[in-house]
Amino acid sequence: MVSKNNAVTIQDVAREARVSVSTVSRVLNEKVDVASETRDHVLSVIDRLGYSSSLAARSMRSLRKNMLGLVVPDIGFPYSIEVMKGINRAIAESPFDLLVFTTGDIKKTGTASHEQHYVSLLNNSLTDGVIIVASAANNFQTNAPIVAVDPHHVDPEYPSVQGKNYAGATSVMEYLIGLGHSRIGFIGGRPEIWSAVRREQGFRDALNAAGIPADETLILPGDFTTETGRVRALDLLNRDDPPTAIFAANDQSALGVYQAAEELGRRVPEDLSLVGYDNIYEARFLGLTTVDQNLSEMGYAATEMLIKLVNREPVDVKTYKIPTRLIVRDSCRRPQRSE
Amino acid sequence: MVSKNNAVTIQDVAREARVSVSTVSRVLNEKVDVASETRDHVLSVIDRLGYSSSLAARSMRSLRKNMLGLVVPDIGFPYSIEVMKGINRAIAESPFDLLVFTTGDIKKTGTASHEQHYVSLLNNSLTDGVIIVASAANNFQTNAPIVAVDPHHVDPEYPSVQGKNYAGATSVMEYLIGLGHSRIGFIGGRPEIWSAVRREQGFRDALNAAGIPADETLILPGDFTTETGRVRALDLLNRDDPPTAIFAANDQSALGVYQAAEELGRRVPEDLSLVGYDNIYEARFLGLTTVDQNLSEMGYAATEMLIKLVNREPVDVKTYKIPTRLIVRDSCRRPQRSE
DNA sequence: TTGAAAGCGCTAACAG
DNA sequence: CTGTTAGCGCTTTCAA
Repeated sequence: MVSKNNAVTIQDVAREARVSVSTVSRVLNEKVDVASETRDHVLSVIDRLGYSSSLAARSMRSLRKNMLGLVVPDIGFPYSIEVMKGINRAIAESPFDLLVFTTGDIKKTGTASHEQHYVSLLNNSLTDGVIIVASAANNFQTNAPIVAVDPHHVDPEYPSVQGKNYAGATSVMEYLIGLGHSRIGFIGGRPEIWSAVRREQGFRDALNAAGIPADETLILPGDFTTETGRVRALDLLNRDDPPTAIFAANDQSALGVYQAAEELGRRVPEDLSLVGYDNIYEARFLGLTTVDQNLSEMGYAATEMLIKLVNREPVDVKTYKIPTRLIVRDSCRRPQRSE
Repeated sequence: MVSKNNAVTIQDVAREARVSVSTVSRVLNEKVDVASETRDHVLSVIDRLGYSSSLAARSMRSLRKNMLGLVVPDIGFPYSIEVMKGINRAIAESPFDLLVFTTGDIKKTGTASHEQHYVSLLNNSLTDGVIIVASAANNFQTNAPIVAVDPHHVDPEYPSVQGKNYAGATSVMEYLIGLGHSRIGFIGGRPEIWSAVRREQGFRDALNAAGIPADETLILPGDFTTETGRVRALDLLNRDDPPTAIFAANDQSALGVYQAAEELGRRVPEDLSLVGYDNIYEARFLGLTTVDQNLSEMGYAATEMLIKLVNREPVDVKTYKIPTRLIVRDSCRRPQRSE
């Protein structure tokens, strides 16, 4: 389909400058052993011809590429964006460039194999290492370093950066219980994802520690989406004895709870206290009390870690835990109804 | 730094499978002229060895790469995200993969040369064509097709997809004026960006058409950021005779106006009508009346256009205009104060 | 300080 | 149906 690629190559530059390709290559790579006049001349030819080297050819030949890869599920997802902000920052401070691969729709099937596909693609050629976000796979076949941000599994075989989900969840509960709530609803995340499991454990244990028996009918499964959050909240709020507070396993579903409350004419926080998890943009915007697990920081830390690995420097730990912080905003009150 | 790359190559597979590399290549590329037993055998070896082909080597050899490149300013920017959603959708419907390059911080200097750098990088090797978002450059030195989404300049030398900024702005103004507003503030965008210029023109002409003399003190320069929007709005709202409505040149700055109003204890829309431009997530969330220039659609259209160009199919126009639509939400009222 | 030559991993003729 | 051969554009020895 596509006609001959007529890009100007290193050969063209060499011919035009009346030097050999190796000399041009030396100039390009800023080697010291080139006479400065030769260099200036070559440079001027490069400029005149508008030459720029082929990434493919370069990557193929040289071991070090100064390029990091990033594989993210859905690039338009608020969660991904938060993580990428941190990665971007770390990249900006480093000599590396970043190449992003997106697997597209987050709900697409075959995520794990997709991931392996992209990891291989980047790893075997273009990049010195790759960061993979919210990975579903437990291990990767790869020859270059890889660091995962918030992987689905507990203890993956590759190095990773994770949040403290259990601690985050208990901090939420202590806050809610301290406010006087005892009927607290929980809308969970996807059960195959470890962070979701840990958040539910934190929820349960905190109730337990406070001597409040868990009401199983108040604990609903979810999937981290706004829509499911909305549906579950509708269930919870339509009861005769609705909870006075709801803890949603992430901000996306908390957003759904918010919508549901609005639909039913309930107000947050007057009629319902609400807490989310992740501190994504929308949560800040909405004034949602939420756990900041510092996704951006996780991205930053992962990038730093990967760069160390690429440089063959030692890294302290295989699993790096980022502390969690409860961000109190105006979405919670003392419960109004007496119980 | 990095030790020898010990990835398994097509050679290893060939040796192990006791066939030639070309046979392996044929299997990989699903050519028909391979005996099915040979194919199965090769496939099994590929699987066993965990082979995956090198993107770099492949791109270098073959003309058609089935890969599109995307160069975006700041990947974490809501604007970019909207555009990428559309691109993602188009990619999903196509046989192409997407490789994203981010130039990092949007405020970084040397944007135009950066852009050229990335365009060359992708163009000369990895991709069949590239999409560039919000390009500052007026032309690119490139040998593969390029399509721009919402370029800074009016009439760039490359094909592009643009919004109808003038029409968008006048529709806002007709709405506001129809509501009864006559003291309308305007917070502009970056003056070197054509869309910002057109929005201001639309603002002015609409006032004019309604027989309302433009009050220059109500027309403030901006830069499309929330912070500047906030500062300008503070100026406007602290006046003795504040405007009854503000039209911000984009949603980011409208968000700033919102913040400013909050700080001053003014409510939107009770005390101040507010309109933005772009229909990003936050605007929807906030219930902001805004112009939908359908950024996502622009991304989609650009991708379609690029694919046609890559396939050497004819495209209708060099500049493709996406119509604009005013989205009325609850951020506007009739003016309360009589004037 | 420079050039010649080898080869990275792959695809695409061309023979057989 | 399969193997041989010739590069793609580049970096990197090795010699000069």
